[in-house]
Amino acid sequence: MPAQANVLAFRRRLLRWFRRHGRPLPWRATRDPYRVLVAEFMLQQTQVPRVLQYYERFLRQYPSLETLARAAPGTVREAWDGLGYYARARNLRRLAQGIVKHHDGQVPADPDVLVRLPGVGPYTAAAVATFAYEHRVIPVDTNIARVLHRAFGVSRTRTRHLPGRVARLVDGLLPHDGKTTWALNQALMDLGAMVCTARKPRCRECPVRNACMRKGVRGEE
DNA sequence: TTCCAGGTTA
DNA sequence: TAACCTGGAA
Repeated sequence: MPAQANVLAFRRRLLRWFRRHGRPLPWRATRDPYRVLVAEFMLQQTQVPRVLQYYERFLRQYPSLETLARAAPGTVREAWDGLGYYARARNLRRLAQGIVKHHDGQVPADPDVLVRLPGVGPYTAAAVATFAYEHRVIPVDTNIARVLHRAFGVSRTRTRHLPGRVARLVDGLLPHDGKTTWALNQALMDLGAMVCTARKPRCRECPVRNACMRKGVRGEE
């Protein structure tokens, strides 16, 4: 287990880097749970540049949970055309209907409730909880799993309930204030997408290389 | 031209 | 654990 001082240095450096280099994505300018939800659905299996071509247009067509819930399945599928994985479009519409019907039109904030909605797995549940509601949870997608694995040597597990070792690390890593937690999670995403990439990680330009377990590992610069 | 990445579901 | 899709890397 890494020393807590190391974990805190990692956090501080990552947040500082994020303030300067974080991507100004449209779904980061809002806390509207519906808009966050749409973004997270589109971002499942799909890279940011392509989602950018669809996100605003989709929201113009379906500006609210209610409009989406009332839409015909065919038109939603059309709005999704080109994004692939069309089950996501079907699930998103069903999810909107479910929330209107069973949750008083309010997107739940609790990951354990979110995960029961169609198309919402452990990742999306945590993403909505933290990116819309600033909850102190970590949305472990493959990027974040890879970053934590490389930096701290924890397993790459992607289950809803993290194994104890990972849970303790994450607890030490997450700030106690919601806004900073939000920023740290976004920062971890950007680090995984821009620096700590699956292939050819850019270790030389990594803001947390000094706090990383793998500094100097062969094949990673 | 083949290979890889990427959440959720069945 | 395979299937779902597509763009981009190798």
